[in-house]
Amino acid sequence: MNYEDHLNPDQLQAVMAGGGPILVIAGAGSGKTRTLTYRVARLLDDGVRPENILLATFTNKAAGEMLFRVGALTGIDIANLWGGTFHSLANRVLRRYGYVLGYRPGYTILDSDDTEKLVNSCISEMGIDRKTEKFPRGNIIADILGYSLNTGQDIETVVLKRYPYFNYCLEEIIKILALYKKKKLDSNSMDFDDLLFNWKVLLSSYPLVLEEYAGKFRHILVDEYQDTSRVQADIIDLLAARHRNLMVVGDDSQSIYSFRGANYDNILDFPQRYPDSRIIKLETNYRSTPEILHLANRSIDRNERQFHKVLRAVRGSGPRPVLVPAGNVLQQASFVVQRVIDLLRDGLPASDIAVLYRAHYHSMEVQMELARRGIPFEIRSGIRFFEQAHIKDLIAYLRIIVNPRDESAWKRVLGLYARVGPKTASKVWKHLYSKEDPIKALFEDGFPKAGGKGAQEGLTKLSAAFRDIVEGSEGLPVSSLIDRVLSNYRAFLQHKYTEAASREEDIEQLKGFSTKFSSLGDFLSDLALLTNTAAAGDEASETYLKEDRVVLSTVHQAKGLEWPAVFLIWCSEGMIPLARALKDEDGEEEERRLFYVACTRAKDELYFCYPLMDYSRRMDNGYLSPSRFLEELKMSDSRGKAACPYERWGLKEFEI
DNA sequence: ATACGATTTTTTTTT
DNA sequence: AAAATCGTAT
Repeated sequence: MNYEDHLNPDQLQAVMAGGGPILVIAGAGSGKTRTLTYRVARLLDDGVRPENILLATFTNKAAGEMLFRVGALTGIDIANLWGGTFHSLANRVLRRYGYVLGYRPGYTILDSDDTEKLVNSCISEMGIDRKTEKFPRGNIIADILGYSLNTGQDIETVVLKRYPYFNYCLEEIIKILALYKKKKLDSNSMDFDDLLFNWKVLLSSYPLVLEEYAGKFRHILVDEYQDTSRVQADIIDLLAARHRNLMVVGDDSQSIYSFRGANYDNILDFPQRYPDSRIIKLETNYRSTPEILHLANRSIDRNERQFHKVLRAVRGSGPRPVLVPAGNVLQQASFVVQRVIDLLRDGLPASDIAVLYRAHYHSMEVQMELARRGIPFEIRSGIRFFEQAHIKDLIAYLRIIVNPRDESAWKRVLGLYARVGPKTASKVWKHLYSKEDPIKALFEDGFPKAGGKGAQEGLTKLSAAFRDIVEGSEGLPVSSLIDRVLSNYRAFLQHKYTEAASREEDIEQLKGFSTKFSSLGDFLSDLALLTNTAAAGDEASETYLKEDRVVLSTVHQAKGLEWPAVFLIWCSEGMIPLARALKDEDGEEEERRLFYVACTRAKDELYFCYPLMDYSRRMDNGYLSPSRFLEELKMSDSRGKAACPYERWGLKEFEI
């Protein structure tokens, strides 16, 4: 292959560079994915075997797409190349060596919802009543633990720094976390953070495991390095110690995940940690017009801590970005949708347009307006397909089959039956847990008496349901198991939900998705790690992504994507930057990076909107001011006076 | 005492 | 949309 024809000189340098540690600082739209893809292809071309390469990416989808292209470029079978998120890679290692740490092979992966519920049950088991006592919710406590694990700080420090108002109950929090840890081990389950942490433990405390993997991976490539946590960086350092062929790619200006422990210093300090490293900068932007790039450069220039870089535009001039103040939230939505209609009329496909926002619930009004005007759209935020209650209910039955001691799955299933609430579920779980085989215990004569009197009927039904599902189920494909569960779950579904039919369709979709898995365990762990609406729809129905829809997404989920026209809504002070996020130490700079990520998604047209009034939250008097990130652009920067990089549109009919 | 249904309040970002 | 709250039913 002739690499020169497909790459610019900087990209070529990164692709052709030999071994050793390399840091690639890749600005937005500079062809980062392309560079990584070609480098993997180049390595394979040069005879590196697929099984000796590790590619860590931010989403499994990104890995899949990159590897698909590598396969197409080289014609080499890349099935043995390890690619995916840190979490899925960890899962791959732990399915094999988890037993070393005391896990059995069918361990469950707890998602954030399971985690929160399990912590909540720890809280109530400790006899703490959250109604009478002001006490953090389960998700907060889980956050504290996750942050602690990911950053290597102890619980005390995390509470003091991030949740000082809960410092008074630090002791209880620590006790709860100890109980939570025990529960996880007893129920053979790991949460997202355990996956990472346990991988690291395997590598750092078990020399034979380290030797195997550090020996295996001759070339390691890490994408989105700016968003890796301390633990993730440690894992990479351990794996790369042997061959030292490590390429990390990232853009410090786009680090937006500090809330989940991403460590900005990983990328800033890389040259110090690897003194022999080379730094390659990709500063040519192929995506956006000079007008959009100029605005983005001006904005990010206000951040102190960063690698200095200036994105050069190669594209021709386009319209200036536009600021549109609207009277209120509804007017903001109707402006956006009206403008979308104009663009569609001009011939732009709907899939070339995105509406971005800081938080899921910001999309409500735009959603309603798009629906009202009959414009097809796709929401990439909010509850994901696999996180919907009915999907999780169904999966809980399957989880029990794979891991009969899965406490959160049992409690979820128990709660589906009449007159079984949290208390009864807890009581019955204790009964089941004491048995050798919890599923068999369901069929014992006395089982329905494990709860109170009221719950007997429900528990009898549960027992019958499981008999129906499990009997002669050995060797059945996953889809048949789903059928069996569904026929027992259907009555509940129809009783509880008015839109039972559409929920049952979701389950049919899940069944379709399940056919590509040969084992129930693989199916379940993929579900836990691949919780993305688009991915689910994509996998389940071929037509999903091909359809022409306007995309609604959080800025976080828009990372790495691009659209000809981008609307950023709710650009008001308090929303971007989000007031709560400013309380963090580097809050403002991270919020500015988020703003930067949003701006650099746009290729041709960029619109900022904000409502002047918001009745719903009457903070102050209901008036909102434009985001500081917009206001500061009007002012002259460090290099002196400059014209405002955006224009302002007044909406006549919206003036107040 | 517990479960459940109706009503009100709140909502950061994700593997 | 989900969680918290409150009153009623079991």
